[in-house]
Amino acid sequence: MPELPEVEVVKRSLESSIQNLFIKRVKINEVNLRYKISHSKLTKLTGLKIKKIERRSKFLLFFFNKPIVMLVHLGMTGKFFFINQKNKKFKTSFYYNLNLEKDIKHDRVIIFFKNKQRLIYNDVRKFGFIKFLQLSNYKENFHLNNLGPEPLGGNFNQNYFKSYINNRSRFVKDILMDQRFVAGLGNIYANEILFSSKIKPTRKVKTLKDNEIKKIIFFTKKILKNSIKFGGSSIKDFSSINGKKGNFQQNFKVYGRKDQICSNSDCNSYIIKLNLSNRASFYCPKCQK
DNA sequence: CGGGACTCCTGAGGGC
DNA sequence: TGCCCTCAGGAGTCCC
Repeated sequence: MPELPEVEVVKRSLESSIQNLFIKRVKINEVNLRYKISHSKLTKLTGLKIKKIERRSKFLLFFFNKPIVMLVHLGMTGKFFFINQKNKKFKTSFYYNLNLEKDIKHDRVIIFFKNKQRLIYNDVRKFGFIKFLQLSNYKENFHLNNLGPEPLGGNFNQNYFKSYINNRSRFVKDILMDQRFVAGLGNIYANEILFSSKIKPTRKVKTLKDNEIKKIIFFTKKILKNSIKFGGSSIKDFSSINGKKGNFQQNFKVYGRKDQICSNSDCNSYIIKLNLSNRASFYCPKCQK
């Protein structure tokens, strides 16, 4: 579900809510996520203080006052809920107030803090995961050590892009979604970036002209930043840790718009949907070359 | 190296 | 009400 902007929104709200809190107890309702949760490692969080939260690509990293790192990936439906209430029944009313009562059964892990607040990891499809790494070498973990540059960073630039695609014949959309090339884009934003750049998802990267690469880089940064500003995209069930939905989906220009008229005012074509590498791809046959 | 098919899992929505 | 099918913000593996 969540791509870079959504994970960034979660990271920022976690920072302002659970940073510096002490963990009192951890409850595991389901160990079988994408990878089996280590019960012993998770319960060792008891007594620790959360010192820092970082985002890398679509991963969240939690740092503590001990040399361990908790690595979390939200998969398609992973969510955190922060419950800022000491009343025992508040969890139920929190879900009910947000019309999420049917989601209660997908609470997989609950972290209770000493101040009686709690953080819930909720994940319908269980494609997310929670892993524990050593602080001294966590960057060498295979999830992290093959990642490309952050799309919003300076390393994602014209020179990098050109040298990477060097004569490769892959589809441009596939490469944008390849975390080894650039880390954090997913299906929605890859579609949106290519629409704004006026490039067809099926263009082979080696045919991209300099000015087209420039446009892709420009719109990648612009669209991601804009989405973060809007609180991310909530097409089905993404929400931040207070249950608040994002609003960037209102700004989608192609994603999910099959058979609808192109959003460029001077175009009267209809948006086409096709399957590329098993993922839905949307584009305007007239505007995107 | 690359493409394509398939996998994990659960729920929503459409057609009949 | 139910059944069956397809689809979903991800990403890993296996086979050719």
